[in-house]
Amino acid sequence: MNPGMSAADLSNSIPSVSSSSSEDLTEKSTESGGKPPEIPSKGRKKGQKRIRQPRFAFMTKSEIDHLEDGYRWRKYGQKAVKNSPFPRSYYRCTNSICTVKKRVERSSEDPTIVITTYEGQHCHHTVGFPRGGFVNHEAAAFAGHMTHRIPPYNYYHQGSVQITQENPSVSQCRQELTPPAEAREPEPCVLLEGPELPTTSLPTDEGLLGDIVPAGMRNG
DNA sequence: CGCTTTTGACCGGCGC
DNA sequence: GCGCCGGTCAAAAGCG
Repeated sequence: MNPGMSAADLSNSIPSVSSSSSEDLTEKSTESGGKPPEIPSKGRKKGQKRIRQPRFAFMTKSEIDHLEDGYRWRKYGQKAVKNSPFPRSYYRCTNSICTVKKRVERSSEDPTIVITTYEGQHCHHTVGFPRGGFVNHEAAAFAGHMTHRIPPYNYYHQGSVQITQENPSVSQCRQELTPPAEAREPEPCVLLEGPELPTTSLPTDEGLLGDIVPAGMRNG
């Protein structure tokens, strides 16, 4: 990745959609990995084509890195990334049949902001309320969109935005993410990273949602 | 005892 | 062609 992932850039990237550069990383990640060549049949296939998984990222104002979203995640890696003093954590759904992955990193500018990137779609139900019972409802909502139709109760009118945070004052999140002295526009807290997303204009809720959730799934 | 987390090493892709 | 970087795996350790 490059100097395009910093929080400062993040703010800029949010309104529009993430570029394809970061997307490539995800793609390759689906198969690449450090494993002895002597054990090719461990799950990674060299010749296998990288499958483009729908991805979306959203920011959460929270002190907790790993927000509950109704699913159980197992951490499988952690890496220090450039342009950020905070390490990035990699999680995978504990459900063996589910290939959803999640990346969690803190904003280098606002340590209180956690950037969560989901990749893939859940193919199973949530597990309920694991660990203490606190569930990040917005995250759960997003996660829920993956498999079920749930009321978009927390969506912004821009249709592309969803903000997640523990505090009820959602608008605050926007302010937090808005550069103090920069061109301030209504900036969504959600990044959608898909194979082909419109870059010239903000996608509609249909467009964005469509990238996240199959039409058949979300249609009520 | 089983599951989760931690940590280091390795691989592949991309940029220069 | 080389180096950098991100992403993943696997073994070991820790915890419930």
